[in-house]
Amino acid sequence: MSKLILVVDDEKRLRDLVSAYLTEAGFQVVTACDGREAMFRARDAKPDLIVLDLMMPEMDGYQFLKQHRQERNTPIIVLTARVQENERVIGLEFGADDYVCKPFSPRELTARIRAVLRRVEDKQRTDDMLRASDITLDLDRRQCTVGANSVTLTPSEFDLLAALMSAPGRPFTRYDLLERLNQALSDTGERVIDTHIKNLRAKIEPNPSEPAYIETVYGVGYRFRG
Amino acid sequence: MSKLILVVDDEKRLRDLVSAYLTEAGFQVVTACDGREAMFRARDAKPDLIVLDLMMPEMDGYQFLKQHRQERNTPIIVLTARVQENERVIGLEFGADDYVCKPFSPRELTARIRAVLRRVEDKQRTDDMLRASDITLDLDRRQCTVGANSVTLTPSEFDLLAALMSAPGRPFTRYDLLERLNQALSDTGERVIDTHIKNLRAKIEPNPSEPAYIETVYGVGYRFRG
DNA sequence: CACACTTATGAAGATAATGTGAAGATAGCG
DNA sequence: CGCTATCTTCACATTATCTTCATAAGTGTG
Repeated sequence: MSKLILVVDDEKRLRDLVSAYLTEAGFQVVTACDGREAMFRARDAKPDLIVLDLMMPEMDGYQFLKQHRQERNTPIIVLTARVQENERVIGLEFGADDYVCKPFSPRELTARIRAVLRRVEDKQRTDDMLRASDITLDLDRRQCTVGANSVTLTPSEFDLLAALMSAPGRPFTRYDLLERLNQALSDTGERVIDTHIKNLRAKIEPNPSEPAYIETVYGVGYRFRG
Repeated sequence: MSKLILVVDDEKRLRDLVSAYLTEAGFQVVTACDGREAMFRARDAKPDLIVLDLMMPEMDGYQFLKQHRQERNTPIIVLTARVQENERVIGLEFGADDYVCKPFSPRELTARIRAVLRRVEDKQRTDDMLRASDITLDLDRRQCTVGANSVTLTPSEFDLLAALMSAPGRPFTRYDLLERLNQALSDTGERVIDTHIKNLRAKIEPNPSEPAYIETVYGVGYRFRG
């Protein structure tokens, strides 16, 4: 099964070169010349890996990275022009999986691609999923599925549900749950949780007034039915 | 509650990168450059998790692993240079909890760390249970089971029953029991207990008028039949 | 068996916890 | 900067639990 690579760079010469070489190496390739186009390509082609130049007009690499990560968890190899430690770190912190410095040899690039793909395959064995009843949480992609339907949760809602599902049957106090939301615990009242739970229930419960998944434990907090 | 990670690697560059990234991700970090130093750090800092490079001078990863395991059971993630199956297996056999192959992305590392920490926490949650006759109290989940049926108790009822079951056969005065309910002892009359006991009996006794579990000790209080 | 005292019980009022909708604040994005 | 989604706050409705109380029933003692 041949892998699909998305190459994002504003220089046509480079796109063609890389493209030719990767095709030769047995990959399928699609290209994009800026971040905007890349978003489209990534959405419909769903590549297995993305090679991304950080320096681009229109929408630069960082923006693309950040935005793309909200949708998918495609491994990304960053092309960084300067060999500065700085940029590498930044690239990696933005969520890249590896980087290659320009100028680079096509051989090196394919080697890295293969390495990253292998790693990712490994990882998928241990992919972070929470399942309980007929709810599935994909912790990496931050996606939630109830039965057959995919449900869109806000960040807080997702984190809450993840916390509850991490230990089905165990009740969490509102304070416990607050901590999960704000790593640096804010001074927000505990009742925020109530509201989030309400909204969560509205999204995942067939009948919110009689919760099947998220039970309230009077005087304690909430728990995921286990 | 932020977790403390010990990063052991001989390459300063890598230590700094990982360190920066983990800090960013909300962990606290201490580092060591070889096995010898790692032993010291592990002893006094008592990290929640250790990231360990297997290839090091002075005292290599295997030695450290082995020696450290004799003292503590800290979860360990191994950094392994080559992608050889060999080394993975060895690492795991030595007692590592997971491995990450170099070169790795910080994202992957933090994901693994979170996964391992979560696993370990789950394990540590060794639910303490109170059992007597055919009643079970799960103190963590605050669940009560009588025979095969799960019974829903109010906070007071649960705490009362937990108190009684903590010392089957021993009678508790109403005052004793009141203290269990209101840490800051309120001025509520001792008769409240009677009512709670009544409600409790209604929930757990097959025949409340002839209590099989909660006996009343005339002139003293109540006790759980032991 | 009468008496003083303790406990059981049911009902009702008081209190506290949670549900809910709407509106104000905030943050992220274009 | 304005827009939107999200987060937060708040007031009020609703419910669960707690507490009180009056009365009935039970217990031990002389």
